[in-house]
Amino acid sequence: MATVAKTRLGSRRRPEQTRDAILQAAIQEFARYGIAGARTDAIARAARVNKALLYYYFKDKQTLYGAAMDHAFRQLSTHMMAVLERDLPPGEKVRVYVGEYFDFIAHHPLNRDLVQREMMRAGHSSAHLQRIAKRYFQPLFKKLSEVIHAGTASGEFRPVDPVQFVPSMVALVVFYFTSAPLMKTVTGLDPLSPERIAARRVAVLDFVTAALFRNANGSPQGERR
Amino acid sequence: MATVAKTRLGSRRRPEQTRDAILQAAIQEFARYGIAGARTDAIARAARVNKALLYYYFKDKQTLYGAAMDHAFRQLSTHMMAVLERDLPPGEKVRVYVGEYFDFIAHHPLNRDLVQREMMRAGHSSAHLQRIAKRYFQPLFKKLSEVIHAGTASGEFRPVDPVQFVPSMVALVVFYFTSAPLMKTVTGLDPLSPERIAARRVAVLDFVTAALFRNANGSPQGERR
DNA sequence: ATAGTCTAACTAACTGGTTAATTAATACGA
DNA sequence: TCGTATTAATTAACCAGTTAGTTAGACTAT
Repeated sequence: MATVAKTRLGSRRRPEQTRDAILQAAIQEFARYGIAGARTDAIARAARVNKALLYYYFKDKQTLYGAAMDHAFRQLSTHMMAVLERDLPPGEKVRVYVGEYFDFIAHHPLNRDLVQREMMRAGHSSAHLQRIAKRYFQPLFKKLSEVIHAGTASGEFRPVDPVQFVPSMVALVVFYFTSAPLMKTVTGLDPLSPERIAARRVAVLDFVTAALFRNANGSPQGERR
Repeated sequence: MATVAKTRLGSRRRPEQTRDAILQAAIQEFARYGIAGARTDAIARAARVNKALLYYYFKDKQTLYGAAMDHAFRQLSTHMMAVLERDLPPGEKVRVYVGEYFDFIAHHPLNRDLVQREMMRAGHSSAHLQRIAKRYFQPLFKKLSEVIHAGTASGEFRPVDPVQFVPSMVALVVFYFTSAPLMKTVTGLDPLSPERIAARRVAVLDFVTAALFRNANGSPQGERR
């Protein structure tokens, strides 16, 4: 309903564009309602194509879901991988990484929801997650682990275990947004206002800094109010 | 399928017990598949009653979902509230709270999934969450905020904002379990083995301690390996 | 006998997926 | 350059299986 072209797509003969329209619509629908809640009719309507066209481009709902998944994960992965390629000392790199990751998550709510939904679904072992984890998260995790090991080896970091640290970092970034609707009701404040999001960014960086560095430099105050 | 009585419930004339069997089955089904993915037939089968009985005790699927929700949240809320009632200095109280919360989450996977699923759904404003937030989270959050303020006032804590700190703490505890299936594929290790869970507990407490206390006492090493 | 508890069987609506036909662009031979 | 065959892209209408919810009646303890 949001990011859809206005031109009548019915007879435009633009396969690439059509396929993409379907994919975008699917991403939105799957992120909002999950794979079980998503309606193929709704996807078709949002993409402004006939439903049969979904099945012309994608084998079935599962395959379409997989494609949406791949799109989202690749987008995230390539973006974050690029950050890790930069030539920076470990401390700086982690801080920049967390900041960039935060910004990405803040600006890509659909992506965020899609990933999180899939994680929950995966408790009962999903073929999608298996593929995605290996292809996109494995390299990211490996590189990130190297950075952390370098930091601990040089004595800049505390002796942290990446297997613990990485999920902690992701948690701090992601969970705030997940819990935003609840926190809005509880506190009365809107956690998604630009100011509050900026405050969260600072808080996360401080939190991570305090937990990671041997002598917490940077902003030594922890989370601010 | 798992925690269901074996006796034929069909004609047992035990309304309390029957209602509870339905509720337990519903909790399991909703936690596993979400409200959209949950099947009323499956719930009835798991509770070993006829499907019509669901509608005898609960108006419709939504209402049953609401009841499951209430059950889960109340359970969590009462347990954690009791911890906050204990007479302890702020620092100890926060540490005990985090530990207890971790243990609860570790031992109640259904509860955990249910809460998290509802948070995701709530992005598009759920009546359930509204009620639940007010009734169960509001008091918890208020009391926790008071503890934190006391700690900062006495100088024991850094000047942290509860609106930032509380979600951070919850994130560290909850997200590890959510991401477990993915991390298992990425690292090859099982994050849910008793030893790894114990390690996570230590890591979370260290992480929180490092970020919260002015001079990080307790275990000063951050996350261990 | 009657109120409360429970079931077998049913229905109406929904939903993923299919089919057969249509349209538009392209290629190509005369 | 014009008509025609070919192919890709798209649609309207449909179908079969599923699913939430209902109905009418049966059982049982008091």
